[in-house]
Amino acid sequence: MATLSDVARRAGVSPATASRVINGSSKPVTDELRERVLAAVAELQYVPNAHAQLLARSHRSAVGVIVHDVSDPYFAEITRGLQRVATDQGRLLMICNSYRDPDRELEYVELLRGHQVAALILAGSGYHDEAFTRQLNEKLAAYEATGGRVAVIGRHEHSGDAVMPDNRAGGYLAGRELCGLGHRAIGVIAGPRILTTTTDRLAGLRQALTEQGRELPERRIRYAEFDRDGGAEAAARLLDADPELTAIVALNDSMAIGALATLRARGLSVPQQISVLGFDDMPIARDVTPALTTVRLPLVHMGVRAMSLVLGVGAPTPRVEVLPAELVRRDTAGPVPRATRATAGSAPRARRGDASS
Amino acid sequence: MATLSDVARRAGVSPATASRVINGSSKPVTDELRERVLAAVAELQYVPNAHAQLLARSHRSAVGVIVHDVSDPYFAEITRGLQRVATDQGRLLMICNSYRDPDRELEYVELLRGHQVAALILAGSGYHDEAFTRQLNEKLAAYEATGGRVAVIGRHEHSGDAVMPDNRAGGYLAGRELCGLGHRAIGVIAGPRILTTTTDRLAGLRQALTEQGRELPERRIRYAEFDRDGGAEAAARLLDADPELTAIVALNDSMAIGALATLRARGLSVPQQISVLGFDDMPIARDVTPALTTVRLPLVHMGVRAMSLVLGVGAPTPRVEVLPAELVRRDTAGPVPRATRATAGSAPRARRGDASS
DNA sequence: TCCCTGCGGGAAAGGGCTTTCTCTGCGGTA
DNA sequence: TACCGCAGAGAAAGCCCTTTCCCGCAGGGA
Repeated sequence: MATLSDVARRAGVSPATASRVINGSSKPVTDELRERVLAAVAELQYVPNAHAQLLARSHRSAVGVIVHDVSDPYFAEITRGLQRVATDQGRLLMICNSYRDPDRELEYVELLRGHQVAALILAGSGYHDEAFTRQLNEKLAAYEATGGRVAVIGRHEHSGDAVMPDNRAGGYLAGRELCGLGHRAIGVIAGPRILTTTTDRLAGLRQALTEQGRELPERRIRYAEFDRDGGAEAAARLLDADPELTAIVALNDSMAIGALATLRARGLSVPQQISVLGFDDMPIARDVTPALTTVRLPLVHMGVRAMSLVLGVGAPTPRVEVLPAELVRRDTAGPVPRATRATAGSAPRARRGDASS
Repeated sequence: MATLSDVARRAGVSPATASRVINGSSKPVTDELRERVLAAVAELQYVPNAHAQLLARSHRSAVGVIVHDVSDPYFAEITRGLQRVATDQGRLLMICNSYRDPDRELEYVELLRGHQVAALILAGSGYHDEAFTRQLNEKLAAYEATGGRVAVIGRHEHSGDAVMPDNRAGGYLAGRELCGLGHRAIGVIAGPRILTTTTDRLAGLRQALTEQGRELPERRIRYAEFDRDGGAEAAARLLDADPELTAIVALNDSMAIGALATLRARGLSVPQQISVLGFDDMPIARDVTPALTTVRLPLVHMGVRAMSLVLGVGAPTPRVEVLPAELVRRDTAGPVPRATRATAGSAPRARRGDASS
């Protein structure tokens, strides 16, 4: 690999001058020398060694991002928001997937710290795990002590800047909607127990049901992986245990789509026989059939806000921005069947707004 | 930030010794000193400066990856394959999104070269653009000249190692399937004209039709962005221009899903009134309703192979691996309607299996 | 007793770049 | 004519590590 001094030698100038030309330094260089340097760069196909550069100008610019999995639409959307702001500011993003492994998360904090990132953003649910949380906070504190900025998205266990989707309110919205439609036998497909997001959404849901004098017994909750297959399987277990269910809430859209697949396989029509609610409103939610009724989270905006916090001027007190959830009514949630399946047997029921007209 | 010499000073040893302890060097260090160093590391929360390390051991290990967009399922799957192999070998991946911007692609090659990656993988269609192709090849050649390894996925304009999904054969498969089902009026939703992938898939499709004595006039092709909205819009334009269509081939699944949305909005039933074929078989294809008939590409495997090529021993001659496409029959492609809409004039026609039966 | 060997440790030389500091030579002012 | 100031270039000091090379010392064999 050609180095700067190769270029300098070829151009017949000092490395200092070559560097100034290449980096467009403010220090003036005569056109003559500039030309020569540029020519040498082109001839040698010179590309500066990024590590040497980063080392020399101990000037942190990149931003580290730790997400559960970028290819999960939830994080893809958040990342889009992060990127947008970062690009505007000419920042490079280093994105790491923890795949929901706390240890890997810890490792990545170190890795990114080692890479001298100017800021660190952790996106995705926290864990109900005291020891881990303490360790993480220690690492983050150490990082912040050296001038690093930290923001988290959707996890409350950290003391610094945070962007919080209102998971609890979202759960509440879902619950209220189903109650309003008359549902009583509601099953829940929850994410992993250890995630705080699961707990929060569940808490909101439960609150809504309780307020309406209904309840959410543990036997109507299934905990599964936060993905399509987890949802499909959990729906099956839920239905096996409790065929009376008239509605299922999935705590994210991927799981809801899995549930839809299970229902279709079992010949249950949605929403005539059973209603389904998702959570997150990922882009695909509108394209499944029937289109998914879900709780929307402003995912892109969450990313935008987090990156803005972290790149903006540091506030004396940590800022917490809570972003609202919103119910998006589409076609998977309908009124509870007049006669529940238990009474009516297996006869198909009319579609909502169909049979009557 | 604490540095290695801070650690050394605190432990009362030389930086050399500290380095040896921290990196588990083969050179022996007494337990006593080792302990002291480790203690100092813990107390100072020391993390080595990655740039300094990378600079000092001029040992390239990371691998650079340029894709169009990781959050696009097509690339997400490929990336999964890349990651799998890379992780097994303890390699770090640097992934960059070009968002189908050739200039950005060029920039990223430089960037990654500057970051001293051991290898470079370019995934995603090439461009019909002589000037760009030449520039890219020059840059890649320069990189290879300094010992870098290069592999491309799905683009043929590079001379080195390549993994090629058989786009043409896939297009052929799609065409043959539709011919077999009796379709004649076939519309195509193609990706951007400038992409070689578009051309290849289209060529295969056209070949199949031609062999069956049918044809694919330009007026039945719409070029659009390779995403859901592009597909939705192109389907609308296609239908407006040619209401006789009995089948639509979308050149990727995202566009097919968009087309499905348009058809649903227009009250056309799939596959009774019109058939739809996708391409790629991304995971969501089985979850839309009706489930998408599509051409499967071994996306994960493509990633696995590319990374293996690039990390394996260099072959004297560039290796090109062609990976087969495969038709996946699901529910969006059916036989051509008995009476095509053409014969029946423009009066609204009954849905198949509806009014007539 | 002397020399050689090998072990454990430190000194120092890079690795490739940025940037401050220093130097030279020129034009302009008194 | 003498001096000052400044523009433009280079020398050199880092940035933070790794790794080679070297040194001192203890133990073992002759």
